Amino acid sequence: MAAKEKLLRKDRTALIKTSRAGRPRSNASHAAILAAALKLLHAKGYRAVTIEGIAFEASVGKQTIYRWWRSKAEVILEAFARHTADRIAVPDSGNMQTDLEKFLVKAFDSLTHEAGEVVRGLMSEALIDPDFAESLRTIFIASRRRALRDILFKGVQRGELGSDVDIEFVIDLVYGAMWYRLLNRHAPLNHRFARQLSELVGDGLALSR
Amino acid sequence: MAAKEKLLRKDRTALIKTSRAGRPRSNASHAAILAAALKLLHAKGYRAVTIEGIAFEASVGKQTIYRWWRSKAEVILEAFARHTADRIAVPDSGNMQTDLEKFLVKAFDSLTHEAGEVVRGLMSEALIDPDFAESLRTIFIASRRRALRDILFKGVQRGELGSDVDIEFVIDLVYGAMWYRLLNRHAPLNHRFARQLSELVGDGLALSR
Amino acid sequence: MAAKEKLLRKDRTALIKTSRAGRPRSNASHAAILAAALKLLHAKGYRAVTIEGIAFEASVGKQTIYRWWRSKAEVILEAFARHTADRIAVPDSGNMQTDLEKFLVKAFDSLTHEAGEVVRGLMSEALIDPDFAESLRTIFIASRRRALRDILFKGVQRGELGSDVDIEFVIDLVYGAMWYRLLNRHAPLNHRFARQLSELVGDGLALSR
Amino acid sequence: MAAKEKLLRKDRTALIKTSRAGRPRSNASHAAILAAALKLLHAKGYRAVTIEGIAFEASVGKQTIYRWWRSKAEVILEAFARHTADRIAVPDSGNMQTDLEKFLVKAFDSLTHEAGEVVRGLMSEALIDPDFAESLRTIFIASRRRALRDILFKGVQRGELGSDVDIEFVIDLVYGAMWYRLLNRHAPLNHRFARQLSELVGDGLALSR
DNA sequence: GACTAACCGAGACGGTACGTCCCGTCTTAAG
DNA sequence: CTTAAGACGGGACGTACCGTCTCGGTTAGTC
Repeated sequence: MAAKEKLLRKDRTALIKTSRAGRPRSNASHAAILAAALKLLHAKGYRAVTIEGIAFEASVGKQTIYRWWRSKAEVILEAFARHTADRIAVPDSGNMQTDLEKFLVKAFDSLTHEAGEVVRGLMSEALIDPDFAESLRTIFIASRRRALRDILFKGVQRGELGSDVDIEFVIDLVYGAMWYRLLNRHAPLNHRFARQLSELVGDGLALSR
Repeated sequence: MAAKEKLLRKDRTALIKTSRAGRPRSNASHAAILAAALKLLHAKGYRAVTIEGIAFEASVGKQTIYRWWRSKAEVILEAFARHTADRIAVPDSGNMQTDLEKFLVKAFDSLTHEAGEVVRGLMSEALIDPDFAESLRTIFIASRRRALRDILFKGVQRGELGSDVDIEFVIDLVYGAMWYRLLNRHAPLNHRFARQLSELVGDGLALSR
Repeated sequence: MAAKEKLLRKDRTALIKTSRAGRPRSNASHAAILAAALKLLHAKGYRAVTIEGIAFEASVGKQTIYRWWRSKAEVILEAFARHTADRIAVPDSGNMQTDLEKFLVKAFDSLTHEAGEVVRGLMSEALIDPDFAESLRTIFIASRRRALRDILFKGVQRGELGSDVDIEFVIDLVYGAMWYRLLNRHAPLNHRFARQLSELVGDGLALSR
Repeated sequence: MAAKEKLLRKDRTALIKTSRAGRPRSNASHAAILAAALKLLHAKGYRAVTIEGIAFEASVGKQTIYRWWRSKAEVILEAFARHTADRIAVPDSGNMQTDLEKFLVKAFDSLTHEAGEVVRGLMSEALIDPDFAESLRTIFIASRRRALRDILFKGVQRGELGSDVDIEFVIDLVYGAMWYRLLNRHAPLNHRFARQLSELVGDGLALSR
């Protein structure tokens, strides 16, 4: 992680290890901020959410937000991540291609019907803010890659995928295609697309090299 | 295109067809604005460029910018597009895989060494501004897809790619992977990646379906 | 006047002499700001007036205030000065002591019943802000001294005051006593005090030296 | 004294008379706070001193300051008063005018070279805070008036000043003139001014009435 | 050759949100 | 019960830009 002149409180306390002095962080405020962020996100869309708006909605001082998060994107990311934490279930039917298709259908569905705008907003921020880009990579991107990696790895173990296949490359292919359509909106993230990607991985790459 | 209450001058004059009386658009100002945008882009990065900054740098009234462009992103897109217009050359060696690899290597190189930050900035804007998203799609994305489509289409004609292959899907795969790495920066856009993608298209998909 | 890195617009335009470019200053906004300042002053007292409050009350952007004034004190000073411009009438009965007493009674009355709190507020600001202190001296203090000087000077001409009397010192004495009671509030600014001061100047100093 | 809903600890303990159980007030903290206040006063000027700054500088909790003082002005007043407690010596040469001049020269000197800014700062606060105004009057103003009153009273006893002279009025005159110059800075508090005031009191008023 | 219309530079305008400072209060654990 | 520490809700600050507006002035084509 890059060195920061001005650490957030949570980073400072993490460093100092046992910082017990002073009034402890308010869980109520923490929760209220995340709830307010989600509410505003729903009500007005990513773009219209502001730190000031969140603070007002959560009946919280702006400083309390700035104490614990670096930007509105970080707040929204945490709110969104909590809200969807348990949703990245990895199916396990015994067949890689089936699992992959199921997994993608579910992801596409979520992105199409609810999460799409938020995810686009978060990515928008990451593209102009390197600090947040790292957060997004660590918290969001990495966990999705891990889920996909699980599916593919099981495929390798079962012999459905050649053991010489570059799994990270395959992940880039699949998620790349997904993000490309998510961001550009030139084509839908539908069932057909999920099937095409699953078949590519299941059939096309099975024989590769 | 979405209906707008307030058309830009270029749209209006395009509609009316024959330009009417009055002082004509200043080419000098037009050029100065694009030049200033590029200069600021280089000097301070996408995020720090503002309409006000461009106007000041170009010694131009803000209104003159708003008369001809909808946002700073549109200005930068035009400046950037002009600046790289002739760069999307499509190689034609007689072999699809070779052409594809060459094409990708060149694109990756440009994105890694110069254009990356600007392209990320433009995409950032497109993600929160539907109007600009359409501009980006029309002006930037579409032309790159066309170039790639040319290469693949020639491959089909030569029999290097099955005629039943879904070319648009292949384009999504290739550009998806590229953008995914460009945006997330979790892995480099290097020669190896170009080769992997070319081989996938050349070998792996040759037999598909 | 001390050199300033950041000149106010009025200072800049004064320097450049003929600055005609750009939208001219809005008289309506100017007047609305002063009116709002006075209104808030009345309604909530000096301390509770804020730039933000004035801007809101005047339906004006904060920047518009900062463009033309350095601080809320400057705004209030201008509003207050306009509001009381014609009030510093110099009586001319033909007798210095009578004139002086009348003049003081009127001033004391105003300070006791309306202006006192504002004047205390302005002085409070001047005491911690050298820039404003100069404004207050130039705009407020100087004009009151001039009025008193007029009265005393006429006294000298009529022979009611020795021509060797140090008029500036007498002004310091009279206004000093007045401010001292105004600021410390340890004794009232009443008719008796006005008479004591007038007698001092009329009798006591007539013979001095 | 005005009725307060929330008494300071020192007022409470004074009322209850016998201090109760629990950890006693820390003299070290008390001293550290006053020292820190003085240090910051010197280093950055009255305006830049804040409760938070004092607390940090003194390694003291903010609450500890609020427990014993009402505002930063009260802290600074106490620090300043202790620091200059023994300085208000009343000279006694046997001659009122000489004593007065000496007394004023010393006061002017102090105000010109060290205390001026602090005193202006304290007065600034008193002008917008009635509670502190009372403190300043009680602690600061009253003691200086007492000293001057001593000098004048001795003059009356010796016959140097008419017994019918309104001493409080004379005090207002002398201190008024001093404060007026101190606050407005339109003229210096120099030896000449001290002499003028002393002569006024010694000569001018001796004969008056 | 004047008229007229759209352009241009400059920059003021109302407004939104920013990120910071400091206020005075509160909530901990430690003494 | 005090203390150091520091989080809290809150108010205001002064700034950055937004997109719009209003000036004086410029530069064509049309009457």
